[in-house]
Amino acid sequence: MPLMVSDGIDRLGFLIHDVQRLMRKRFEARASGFGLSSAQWRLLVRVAKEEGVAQARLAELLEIEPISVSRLVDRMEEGGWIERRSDAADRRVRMIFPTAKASEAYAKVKSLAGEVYEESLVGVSPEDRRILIKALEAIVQNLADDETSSLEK
Amino acid sequence: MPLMVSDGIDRLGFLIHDVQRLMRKRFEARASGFGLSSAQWRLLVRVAKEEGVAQARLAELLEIEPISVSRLVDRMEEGGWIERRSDAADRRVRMIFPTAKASEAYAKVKSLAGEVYEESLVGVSPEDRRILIKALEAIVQNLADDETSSLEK
DNA sequence: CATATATAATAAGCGTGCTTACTATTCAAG
DNA sequence: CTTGAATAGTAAGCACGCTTATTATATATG
Repeated sequence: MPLMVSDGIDRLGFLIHDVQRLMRKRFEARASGFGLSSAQWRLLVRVAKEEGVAQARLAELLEIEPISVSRLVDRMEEGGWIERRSDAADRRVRMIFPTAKASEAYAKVKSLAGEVYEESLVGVSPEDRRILIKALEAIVQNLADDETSSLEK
Repeated sequence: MPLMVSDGIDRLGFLIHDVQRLMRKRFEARASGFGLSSAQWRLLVRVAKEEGVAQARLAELLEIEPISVSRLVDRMEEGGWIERRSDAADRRVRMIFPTAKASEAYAKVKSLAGEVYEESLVGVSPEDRRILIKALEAIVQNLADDETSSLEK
């Protein structure tokens, strides 16, 4: 049991924050020709896998609030990436479909993302990459498990 | 050489994004009693280490734009966390100092951050933690090295 | 059927990042 | 000293997340 955290754990939050910021920045610089932000790209990936998905379901999948999906979808519709269609069976629902433009760009943007990942991992061994991914998955698990767990309640 | 990325590398961006979001969320839930956001906490850490630092220097340290510092400092000043003082030697400069309130809260908030890190790393071995930190540092290095490096220029 | 509750989407307004453009001040060159 | 470039900070307006509140539609209950 370490009394003192002399490793880098005390900087974990800062590191994660920096990595996220830098990766997003580089992805967006690379994908700027397409005019897709990283948030829009995340949404598009979901829509491509499940065409016609409802906004509420997208909010669940992306783990963001429905209103955030609403406004993201607004801008993506303006940008010509997706299309809202009404659901005849439930008129509350807007089904989201990728446009032809989105389908065409999909593979190219995906490979851009892959490039950014590779560039970021230069010098990290395959074994360490495996451990990195495993550790990140564990963190997501730990923090998602009981989001409501608090000291007070 | 893998033709197919069957490990999790292709999800690296999504994972990092999720981890950052969940850690920020949990930190802010925990620190909500103090009324400090994670961005404000990051700034406060720098100011505590270097009292009287200029806003332009904070922008460098935090790697955000000067205007972002300006508005963050606005809200932190309103919240009573920091104080702007003019530099007699250079009247363009605003020197930033922590208030007594900030100095009092510092240790407590720092330990809150530590708690969040520990909770997020439950089940990750010391060796894997070390590799995680090392890998994240490598990523920051790789992406920061040549931010201007592009395929076109 | 009528009413109450739940759900899908949106509106309004805020925090934190950005880009672009501006003011005030300092410093360097002539 | 005067002119011009550089630097510190801010303003305005946008993207994307949030909370809280509202509207429209579905569903469950009396």
